[in-house]
Amino acid sequence: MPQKLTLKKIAQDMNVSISTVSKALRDSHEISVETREKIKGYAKKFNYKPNNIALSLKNQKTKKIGIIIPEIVHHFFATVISGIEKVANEKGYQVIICLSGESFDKEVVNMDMLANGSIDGFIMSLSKETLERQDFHHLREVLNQGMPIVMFDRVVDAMPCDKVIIDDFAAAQSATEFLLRKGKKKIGIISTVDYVSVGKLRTQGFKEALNKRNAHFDKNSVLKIEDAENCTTKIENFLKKGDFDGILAVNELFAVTASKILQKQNKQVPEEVAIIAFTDGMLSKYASPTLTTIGQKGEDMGALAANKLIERLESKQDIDESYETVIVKTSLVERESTP
Amino acid sequence: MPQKLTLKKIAQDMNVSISTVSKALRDSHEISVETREKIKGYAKKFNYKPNNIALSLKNQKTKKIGIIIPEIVHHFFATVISGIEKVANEKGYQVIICLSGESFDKEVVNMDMLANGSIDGFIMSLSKETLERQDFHHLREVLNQGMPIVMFDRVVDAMPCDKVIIDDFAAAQSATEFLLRKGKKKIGIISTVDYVSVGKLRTQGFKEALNKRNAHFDKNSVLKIEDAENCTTKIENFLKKGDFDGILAVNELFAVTASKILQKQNKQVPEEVAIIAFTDGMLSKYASPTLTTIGQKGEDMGALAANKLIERLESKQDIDESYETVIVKTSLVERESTP
DNA sequence: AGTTTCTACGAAAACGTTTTCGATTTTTTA
DNA sequence: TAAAAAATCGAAAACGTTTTCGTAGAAACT
Repeated sequence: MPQKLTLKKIAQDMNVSISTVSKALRDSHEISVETREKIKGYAKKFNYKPNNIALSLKNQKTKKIGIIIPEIVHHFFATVISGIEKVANEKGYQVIICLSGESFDKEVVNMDMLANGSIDGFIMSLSKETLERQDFHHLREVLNQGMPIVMFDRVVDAMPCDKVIIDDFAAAQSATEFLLRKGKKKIGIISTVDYVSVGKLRTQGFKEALNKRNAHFDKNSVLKIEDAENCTTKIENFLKKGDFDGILAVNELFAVTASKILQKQNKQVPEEVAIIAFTDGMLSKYASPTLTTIGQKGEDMGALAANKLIERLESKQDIDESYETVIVKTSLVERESTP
Repeated sequence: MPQKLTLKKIAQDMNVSISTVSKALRDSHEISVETREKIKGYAKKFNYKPNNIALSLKNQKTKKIGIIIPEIVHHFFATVISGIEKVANEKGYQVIICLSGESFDKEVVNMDMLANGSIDGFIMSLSKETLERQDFHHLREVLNQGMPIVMFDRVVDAMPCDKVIIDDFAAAQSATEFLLRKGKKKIGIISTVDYVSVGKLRTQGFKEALNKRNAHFDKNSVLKIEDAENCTTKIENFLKKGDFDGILAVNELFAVTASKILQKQNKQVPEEVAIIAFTDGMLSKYASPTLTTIGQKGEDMGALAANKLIERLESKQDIDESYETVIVKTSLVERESTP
């Protein structure tokens, strides 16, 4: 019922002009101390707060960051958002989140909506479908408008923008080497289809480690899973055929599924088969046995991405066209699933 | 480099007035078919999209929903957001997410920021600190401004707004009864401190079930945990002293922690001790043994909340002051942790 | 006393829309 | 052919700010 207070209403109530009110509230010396105090008192009393939309229109900046990710019910992405939100909030920004649901079309639509004035810049991780199609026109359009983008995790190298990633190749390689050092001879990897860049890179790192050590490797050492929903039987067959003593999984879910299957087959984890998973989330911490993981530092990635974006937003326009790719160090969190 | 296209620029380029351009693009009959087509062609060619901020200011509505929750790295909240986002998106709304981090001050600040024009309405779950203080002035302020709020999960009954909750009392009661029917005699509950309303209600439901059956109950049957971080030793002591054959936990984390401790003590789950947890998330699905849970239907709650809010936003102002509390049915998901 | 400098405020433009109203021209009708 | 009606467009207000500029009166100079 009490209408939102505006400068205009204050001006009417106090018999001054709108400009006077505005200046008084911003402590301009153009206004006498007397009227300044009077107006500020009135504003405080009735809890005046400037309208954000009007400010956005005036200033041509919204102080909002658009986030587009495939899913939110996913520990890694949730941690990234948490990291973004934290630094964004500290610097006076708010985050608008849109989910692509791994769909190209939704990604495009959401981006279009946000790009029309709602936000100052993007932080995003691409949908699987986008990666599959290799269609990035929506990114290019936004960038051409002069709106900055920071990509993380699922990035595309060719884009002229900042990126925050982990070194998937190196992480997979060193995790594999870790297993080899522990005496494992026949290691398998449970990965995703190749168009998901992280899946591909992790598989390559895995191969590299094996090659360096002249360890056993053939195409049967690699399982590529399309949809995570019904991965159980695929993993089961893979494990049965392979008879591995070490498993590297590109996410927690594959790892814990494998672990359960192995235990059902009466194989001891980690004595007979060791397991390492990418992503250090809830599952790994509470599975039985607990899983050794490669921590992706989602919070850090989010924080870095937000800092990068805000830095670019607040620098005097894009004089500096040199884009940066930050590589976040992973860390091996040793738990029970490795000896 | 190519400045964002506006009505004004189109008008200049085509030597007509701004109003003509606006009308032409909206297919007004006031404009001749000829000029209409010409302008629309031009707009399409250079990919004109109206500026959202300007529209928001003009229409006095932003088509954005503000979400304030304690945490996002939390499966339940993530599912709720997912549910909200889905229906919001369908109806042309976007979501702005702010995290309180269980802090009263952050909740207040974030709400203030969003309430000043950035959004049309709120969907929120209160922080622990807010519940502890019982200070709801920020909610009242927003409601007094005529901005609708829909609360979920952690709600406060007295607030004049719509709410979406699960019947925590009934759910805890029926889960307890389930355990009793399975022949369990001495059941304990691992809950949270009382100011978290859901913890309190669930404990009450638990007591009610025991009372009805004249089952064993004393104050040692209840463990109230303040912070989830170091709950392990507390749970360990609780289990040791209690010697239970059934456990009801108010969240997955407590349940899986209890399960692990029990197994370390060589107690068979579910044969010797059965376990039921609130929240049907990842942990329960992949723990060993898998956990029987009370599904909170986070997605449903989010979808219902969003529908309620949008409905109220789009009704001709708040003629209808009768607020509704939707109770979402829980479902018992039986898994291995109960016989 | 006349000129200049301050002081304190208001008018108006700008941000990008939509919409109401008025104005001009063309077409229709009597 | 004059009047009425329709067609087509532009001006301007409005949303709520901030900021530049102008201006009136008072104070301070010469």
